[in-house]
Amino acid sequence: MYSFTEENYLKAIYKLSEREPESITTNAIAEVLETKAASVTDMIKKLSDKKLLKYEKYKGVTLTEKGRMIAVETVRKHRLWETFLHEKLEFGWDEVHDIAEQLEHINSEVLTNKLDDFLGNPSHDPHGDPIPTRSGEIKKSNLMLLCDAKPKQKVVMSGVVDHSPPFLQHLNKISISLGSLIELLDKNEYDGSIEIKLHPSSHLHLSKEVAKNILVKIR
Amino acid sequence: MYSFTEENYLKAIYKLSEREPESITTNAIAEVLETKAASVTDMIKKLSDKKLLKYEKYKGVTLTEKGRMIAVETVRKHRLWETFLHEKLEFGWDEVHDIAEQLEHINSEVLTNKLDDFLGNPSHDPHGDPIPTRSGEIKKSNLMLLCDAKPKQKVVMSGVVDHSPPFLQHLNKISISLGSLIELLDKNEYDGSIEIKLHPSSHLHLSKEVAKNILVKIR
DNA sequence: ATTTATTTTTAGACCCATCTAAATTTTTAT
DNA sequence: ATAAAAATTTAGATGGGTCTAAAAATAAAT
Repeated sequence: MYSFTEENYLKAIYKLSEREPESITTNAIAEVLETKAASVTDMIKKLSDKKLLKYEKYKGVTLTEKGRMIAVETVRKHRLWETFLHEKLEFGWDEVHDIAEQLEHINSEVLTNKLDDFLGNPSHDPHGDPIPTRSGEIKKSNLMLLCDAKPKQKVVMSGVVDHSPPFLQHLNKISISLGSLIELLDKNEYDGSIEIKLHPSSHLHLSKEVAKNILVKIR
Repeated sequence: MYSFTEENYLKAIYKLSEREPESITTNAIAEVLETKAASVTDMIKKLSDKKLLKYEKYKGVTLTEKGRMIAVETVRKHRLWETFLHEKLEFGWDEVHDIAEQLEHINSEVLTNKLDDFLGNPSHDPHGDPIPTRSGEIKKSNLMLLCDAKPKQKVVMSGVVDHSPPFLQHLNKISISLGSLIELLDKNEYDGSIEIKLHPSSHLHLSKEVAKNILVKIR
């Protein structure tokens, strides 16, 4: 139906618009897709012709409902495949992204739904990101950054901002994973670093760089 | 590494050469790939430049060792994914082919091997076709056509010649599946049709058209 | 408000895979 | 052995996606 490239553009634009609707510039799209601005302009025109987005020269783009649906469906497939790779094939959460980037373009609604059922209709992927439903709804998660938590607060590790393998591997190394119970002991004003308690016996020092990339749920 | 199209050409040429090395003509390739002879010539030149096959104008092609490896690897992935779809996602054997045609191009050796392990290293796919090993070996199965069996002979249904959904659905309808024990009762010289016993209580009449598309193992 | 810098778009080119129509080679038939 | 038929290849064109270099529009700075 739609090419890999078209789906990737729609997904990139969708993700940028989730973060901040003002940030969907030609250059921003080019950067996340690792391509050139000229190529982005070309493709945007094509997607506009197909009514997948609205485009005004020099003004920017917004996805149409149809375009948003395709993007969300692609995200859904990506996250379901990531879950499959992690839960069933025992890939680490730092290893699933690249393979899911390929699998997300497999075109079969019945496959996607059967995969969903096979996995037990998971609500979140291995990075804690919500998986859109069949009908394209996506739960808005009200998480906070660990660096914004207050001392004495007990929180549950529930997601990441940085999805890069190096960051995820760092979390592996310090034994923080989805679901970890974290108690904030102290915050250092000077550098923004924090002290946390993971388990009764394990106290940890986290740099601000790390703490601001961890999403937590208050409980 | 290699494009979908290149992999599809290599696979098509490989399959033709398995059947009969003489049958790898430009037109034959065009037919199985549902494209035009001119396109085949173009692609053959490209694959030849990449040393994936040997090509002499007007004389035909033969895969190089490298080309054969890519083809076999593609077949391996196709059959593993078909097995996954059938065994884990409960797709019928008549429904798996088209989706596997997409999945076979997913590029990750570790994924393929983990999938293989997850499925319990199956030796055959849902149609009874052998699954190549990691190292590219493929078991040559010595099956015979049901239409060539002799009266009184007991055989096990082990594969199909025709892989089309209509044929597979017909077998579903008459309750013949992989592993079915079949006893040949009688052969009709006139039209080549046969009488078989499936279960003590079920006698069946099969046209030659059906019998010549069923592969069986003698036991 | 005019100049400078940045962003975006256009123009023109390239590679991939495909096509049609025409030319060439091989095969078949008489 | 030569003509007719069939198969194969070439030539030239198209569409998808990308690029560089140059032009146009917008934003920022003084």
